[in-house]
Amino acid sequence: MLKLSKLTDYAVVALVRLGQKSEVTTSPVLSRSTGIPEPTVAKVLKILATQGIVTSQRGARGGYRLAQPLEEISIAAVIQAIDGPISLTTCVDGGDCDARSTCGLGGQWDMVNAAIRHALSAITLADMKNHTVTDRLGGLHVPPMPDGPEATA
Amino acid sequence: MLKLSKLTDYAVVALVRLGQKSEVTTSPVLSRSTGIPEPTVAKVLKILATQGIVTSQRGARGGYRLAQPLEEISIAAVIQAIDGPISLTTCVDGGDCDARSTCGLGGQWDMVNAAIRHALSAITLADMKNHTVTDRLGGLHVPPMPDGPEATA
DNA sequence: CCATAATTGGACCAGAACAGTACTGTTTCC
DNA sequence: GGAAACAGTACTGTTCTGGTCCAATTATGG
Ligand code: FES
Ligand code: FES
Repeated sequence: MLKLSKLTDYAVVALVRLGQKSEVTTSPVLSRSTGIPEPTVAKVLKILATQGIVTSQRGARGGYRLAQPLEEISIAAVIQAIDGPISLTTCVDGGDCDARSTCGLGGQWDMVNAAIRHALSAITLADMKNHTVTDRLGGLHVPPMPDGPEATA
Repeated sequence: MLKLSKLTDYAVVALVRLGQKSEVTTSPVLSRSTGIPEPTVAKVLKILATQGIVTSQRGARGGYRLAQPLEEISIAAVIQAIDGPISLTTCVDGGDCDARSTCGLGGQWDMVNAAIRHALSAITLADMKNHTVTDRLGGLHVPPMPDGPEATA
């Protein structure tokens, strides 16, 4: 369905909320603050910690803190941290594609990937918080849901 | 992993190849021509037929043909035909998100979705075939794989 | 210095979604 | 009437996500 995992969605919410706190914050506190179930937010923070998005402090009085300001964290970075690399197709480098030899599309998918990454890298968590996303996108206007070509067939 | 399904990948390959044929083409022929396993390409074509991307001719001497020229078919249309609607987040309209009330991000995700759809709608199958993708994207240049912020942390 | 409590870290398990396959039915040409 | 090809459905195996549980670590208090 070309949707990112719910974990990523939660990660963005948690990070934005975390950016509003000035001190280290624990998972339970963040859970209460965001409304995300505690085990889930804990897992998300854990992953984000391994990816360096947030820094962690173990033990009592521990918690998490943003490793960078909200303005420096792009949506793409969060997605990559949770969902892994942004590669729309499986046949970018590995080569586990059956049609490799006869496909003829070569590395054209890379361009598509780049387009996606570009769009995602241009949006930071600060934009999400401040609702200033439109500024970065240059006022693109696409129909809310361009339905498939069945309308024309 | 924010990747589209392998079926979609196959669909693009099959459609581009189909666009190079002038007459109706059968699944076995298309399978041989693309290197995609026959049952899989048959399934893909079937789905594409229901979505109106290709027209089908039943019976002997039957086969598939493009419903529109390659230039008119966008990557987004193919993705929507196979994978369903392009909605990155689950909390766009349905509202099955736990953090709905406290999330505070409102409809900011819609902007991200629009950005993705825009990027995908700007690329047609003809662009994939002719390697003219860069023309549409306005010369965006992003690093091949912008690794996460762990580099700076 | 030791015991305790709080919190993160990592591993584990269940469920759902997906890819792939197979089969049966319908339509068309020869 | 027979053969060829699409249409639709159903099934199965696999992968991945989402969620849960237990172990390692550190600060605190006595
Ligand atoms: S290599 Fe996989 S589709 Fe071209
Ligand atoms: S409503 Fe789902 S994260 Fe905001």
